[in-house]
Amino acid sequence: MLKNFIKYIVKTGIEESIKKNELNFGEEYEINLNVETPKKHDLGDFAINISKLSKYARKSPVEIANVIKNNINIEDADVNIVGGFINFKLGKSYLKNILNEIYKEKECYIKNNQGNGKSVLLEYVSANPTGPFHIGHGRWAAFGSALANILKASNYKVHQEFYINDAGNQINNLGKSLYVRLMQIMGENIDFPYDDEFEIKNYYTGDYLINVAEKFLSQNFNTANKIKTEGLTKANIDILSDYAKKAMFDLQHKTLSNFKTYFDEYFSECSLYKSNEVENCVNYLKSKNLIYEENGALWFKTTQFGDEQDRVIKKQDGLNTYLTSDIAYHINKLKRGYDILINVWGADHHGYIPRIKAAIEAFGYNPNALEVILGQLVNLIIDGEQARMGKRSKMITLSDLIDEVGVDATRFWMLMRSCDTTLDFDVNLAKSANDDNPVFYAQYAHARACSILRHAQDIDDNNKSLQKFSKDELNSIFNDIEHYNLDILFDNEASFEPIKKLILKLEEIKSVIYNCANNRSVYQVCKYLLELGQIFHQFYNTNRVITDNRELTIVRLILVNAFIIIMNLGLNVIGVTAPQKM
RNA sequence: GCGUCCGUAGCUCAGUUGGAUAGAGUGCAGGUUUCCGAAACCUGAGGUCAUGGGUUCAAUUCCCAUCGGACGUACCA
Repeated sequence: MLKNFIKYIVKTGIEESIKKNELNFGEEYEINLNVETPKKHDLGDFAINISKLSKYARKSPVEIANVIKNNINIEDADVNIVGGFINFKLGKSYLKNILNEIYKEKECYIKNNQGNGKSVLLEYVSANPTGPFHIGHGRWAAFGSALANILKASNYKVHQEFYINDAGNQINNLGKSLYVRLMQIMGENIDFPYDDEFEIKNYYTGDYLINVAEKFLSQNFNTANKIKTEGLTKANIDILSDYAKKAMFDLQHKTLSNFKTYFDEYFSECSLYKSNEVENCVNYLKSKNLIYEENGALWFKTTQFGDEQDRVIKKQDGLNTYLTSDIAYHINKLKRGYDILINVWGADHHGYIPRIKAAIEAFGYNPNALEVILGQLVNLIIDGEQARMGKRSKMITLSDLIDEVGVDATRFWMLMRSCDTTLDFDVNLAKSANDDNPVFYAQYAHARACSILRHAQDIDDNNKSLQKFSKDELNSIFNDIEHYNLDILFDNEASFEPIKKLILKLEEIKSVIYNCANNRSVYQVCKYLLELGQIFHQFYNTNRVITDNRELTIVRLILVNAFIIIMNLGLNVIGVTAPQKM
C-alpha cells in the first residue's frame, strides 16, 4: 500500500534524525503517524502531519518537519513542508508500478494479510423461521455477506453461519397459526382471536401462511382431515409446527440466495437440544456453582461477570429461556476452535451482550473472542410515513422489495450507511429510483468503460485514420502490458493530473479494504466506488481514449481496463453486479 | 431513572481516530456534445458542526452537563 510506504519513509526519516541528534524527543514519545490525502491535491498526493511531535521535541512543527525532510530518502517524489505537514507528490514511476501490479495480481490485487489466517465465525441474520424476512433482515444479510468478502480478502478464514431459532414458544405459535389457516381453507368457521389483545400476540396472522396451509392440504390430505376431526392436540400442533417451520425456512433460504447471501452452515437450535448440549451446559454451570434457584426458577449468576442482574435460565414452567440455548450455541462455536466470533445483531439486542460474554467467561474462554456488531434498525418509510415492521401484520417483505427495486440497488442502499446510524429506507423513493440511485452511477462508469473497449473493436471502417483492434489483439495487450511504453500516458501535460488522480484512486482500494476489515465495516467500500466512478467520469471527459495515435490509444486502453478490473473487484465485494451494458 | 447509538448545508450523509479555508450526493441557478454512452462533466450560491462549559499550541472529533430523536432495560424470542 502506498500509504504504508509513505509512513515507512517518514518513520525512517525520523529515526535517522534522532540518530544524528538533530531531533530529541526526550525519554518517552509515541509516533503515531497518520497518512492522509490532502483535500486540495495541489498540496500533494499524500501528507503526514507531524505537529504532534512538537509536544516531545521542544521545537515548532515547521522546524521538525524540515529536519525530517532533510533525512528523508525517497526517489521520484517531491517533498515539501507546509505548516506541520510533510507533503509528497509522487512521480510517474509509482503510477506505472500501480498499473503493472494491477495486471499482475488481478483479483488478488485487493488482498492483504491483516487476518494472518485467523479463523472467524461470522454469524448474521439468524431469524426465527416463522415468516418471511422483513427489510431489516436485508440490512444484515447484505452487511454480513459483504463483510465476509472483505475479511476473506484480508486473509481471515471466514465461516458464515445462520442460526435457526427453531425451538421455543414461537414455533408452537406458528403451528397454531397454521391450524387456523388450514381450518379456514377447509371451510371451518374459525379465525384468529383478534378481540383478545394478549392472546392475538401468540399468532402469526400474516397472509403468507395461507399458501403454506394450501400446500399442506394438497400434500397431506388425510392428515389434514384427521387434524380437522381431532382438533388442536399437542401432537397435531407438532405436526403443523414442523411443517410450517420447514416451509418458512425454505422461503427464507430462497430469499437469501436471491439476495446473493450464501451461508456455509445453517445451525439449528433444536440440534443443541438433541445432542444434550444445552443440558450439559447447564450442568457445567451448576458444577461451577453459578446457578441458583429462586421463585421456582433457575438463575445464572451473570452479575459475577459484570452483568447488571442475574438472568433466568429455566423458567417456573420448567422450560428453558432463549438465553440457555444461546449459551450452548456460543460454547459450541468456541469448541469448534474459532479464533474470533463475530455476531451481527440488531441494536435491540445490545442488553444481551453481557450475558453471553458472562457465559463465555464462565466456561473459561476469553470473552473478547466475541465481537458483536450492533447495527441500528431500518426505518421503513411508506408514502412519507414511518411504518412499523412486524411479522404479524401486513408488511413489505424483503423479497417484495427486491422484486421492486432490484438486488443491486437494494444491496447498495443497505450498505451505503454505517451500521451505527438508523437507515431510512424510503420505499417509494427506492422503487422510483432510476437515475437517482447512487449504485447506477458506479455501474454506469463501469458500463461506459466497457463500451470504450467495445468501440475499440468496432471502429467504423470508413474512418481510415483509426484502426480497429481485434479481440485477440486487446487480450494480448492486456496480458502483457510490460511490452508497452506506459510513459506515453503521462507525456501530455494537460491530461497528466486526471490520469494520475485515477491511477492513485485505483490503488486506494487496497487501503479501503484493509480499513474496512479492521473496523468491521462496509460502507466505505460504497463510498469509495462512487468516488472511483466520479474520477473515471472526469478522466473520460478530459481524455479521449481512442485516437489516431495508436501507441497512445493502447496505453489509455490499458488504463481503462485497469479501471474495469478494480471497479469489478469492488462491486463484487459488496455483491453488486458490474454490468457491461445498461 | 439507567444503558447503547445518533444530532454536521433545504434533504440524505462523509469527515481518514485531535490538525491545512468543515466535504460529497441530491435539490436550486448557470454552462459544456460535428468525435469512445449527456444515466456524464464544469461553475456558483447554501454552515453558529444541537446548546453551554472543560481539556491544549489546535476540538466537528476527547471529557462533563443540558436539549432533541431511535432502541433497549422480560421467567419473549
